[in-house]
Amino acid sequence: MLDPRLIRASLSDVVTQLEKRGFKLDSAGLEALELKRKAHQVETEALQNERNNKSRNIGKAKAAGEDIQPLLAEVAGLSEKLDAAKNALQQVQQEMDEILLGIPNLPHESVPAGRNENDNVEVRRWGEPREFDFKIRDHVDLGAHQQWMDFETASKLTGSRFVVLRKQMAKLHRALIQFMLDMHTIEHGYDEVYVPYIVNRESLRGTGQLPKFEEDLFCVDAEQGYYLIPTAEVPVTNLLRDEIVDAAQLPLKFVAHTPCFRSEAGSYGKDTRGLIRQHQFEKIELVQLVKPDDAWPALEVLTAHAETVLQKLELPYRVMALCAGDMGFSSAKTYDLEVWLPGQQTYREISSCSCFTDFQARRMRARWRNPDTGKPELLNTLNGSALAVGRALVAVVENYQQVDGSIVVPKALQSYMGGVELLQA
RNA sequence: GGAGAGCUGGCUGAGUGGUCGAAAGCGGCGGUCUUGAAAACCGUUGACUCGAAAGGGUCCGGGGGUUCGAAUCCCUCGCUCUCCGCCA
Repeated sequence: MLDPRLIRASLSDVVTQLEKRGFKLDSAGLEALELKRKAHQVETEALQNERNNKSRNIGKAKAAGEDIQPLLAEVAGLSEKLDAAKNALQQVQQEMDEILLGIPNLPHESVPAGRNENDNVEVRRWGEPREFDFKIRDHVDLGAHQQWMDFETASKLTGSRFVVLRKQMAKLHRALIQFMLDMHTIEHGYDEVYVPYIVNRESLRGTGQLPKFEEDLFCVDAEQGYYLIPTAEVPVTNLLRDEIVDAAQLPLKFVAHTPCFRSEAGSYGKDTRGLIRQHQFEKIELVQLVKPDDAWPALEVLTAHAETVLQKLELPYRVMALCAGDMGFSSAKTYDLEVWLPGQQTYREISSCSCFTDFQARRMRARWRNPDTGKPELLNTLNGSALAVGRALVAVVENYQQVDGSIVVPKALQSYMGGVELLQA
């Protein structure tokens, strides 16, 4: 959520910045609503003040043993007026909230202009795509061996966009998880957390998935408002919802391994082959909660932490700065890491690292006590995948394939594979 | 699943219809004393929101109700704890 005071104070500026990401804000409607809100609020509070005073006087008169009948007559009809004013105010406020919760974050000034992924800007590149002297196979073909990746059985168990991993492939998948968790906890100083995979609506509103993107989620209990998490970002960031932390505790750095569940509504026919776009996948997520002044440097560092995983796995990648039109709803700036996939002869997204400024923190009321002012102030939140495990598995399998279909285990993973150096075809 | 007890400020905890945003203690902050520190003593210390300010309003788990007036009474939902049952 944007700061309502910022919207009030510099509406035209906000409108311009939102246009950069292709969002049209109805400023006239908002201004009109704001005037209504103000009028109703002033009226309501004046009536409340009157009621409070008169009721207090009744109490005093009663205590003094005076006749309170005349005073009671005075307040007659007041409560109806107050109720009416309250209702009017509530209605306007609800309308207002609906609009405010639907406004995306303002893009940072360094975010490139543009409307879609074609306008994203490459920031840097690491590693050289390997030259193959044989016909390259993609991960689906390579995974067919010994049913390493078994999509048919998964579709029997559930439906499309699921997979069963078997034998060494299942173990390689697990090795990737352990490797990434160890790296971030031991080398990058993140605190490992284990969190619920089902969250309530408040949490989803906090990070920005609700109310606008409900169709992307799997609801497991509509009555309770329980949803499967689409990313660990939701439970982990919401750890600080409604909290005020000491400055000395900052920055907070969390890493979590969780499955992620996405309905992929609206992506019918897209990436239907293989492991790229599944309803269920594993992800290692980095989350940071920092002082506002530290947010932008933190985004660079967090992105570098994600990059380290690819470097240790010796997988070629590039870093893309997303253009304003391609960024997620809550993000002020996003870097995507794209890994080279020989099977597709292209770079594909494997990580997304974002700074949300105070956008999520305001929705969550996640705050810190600023020693300079002594007052609670909003935190800034960041997160990034480091990495998406399924896609990392795809990248390893395709980049490390041999002519006979066997897969070399990257050096960094060998100790996690019990010393195995090759998945034998 | 059954029975019971709770939910109050950063924490512990008092408060059963009126000047209660709320005692007290702890913690925090400032000061006195001290070479410095500790102890002791004194003072201070909730959040949100409207307003240029003066000053208002809201918040005692969430929502609703009764009342001129609710932390306090009623309903409902959520959560926590204890005991019993079941269980990875």
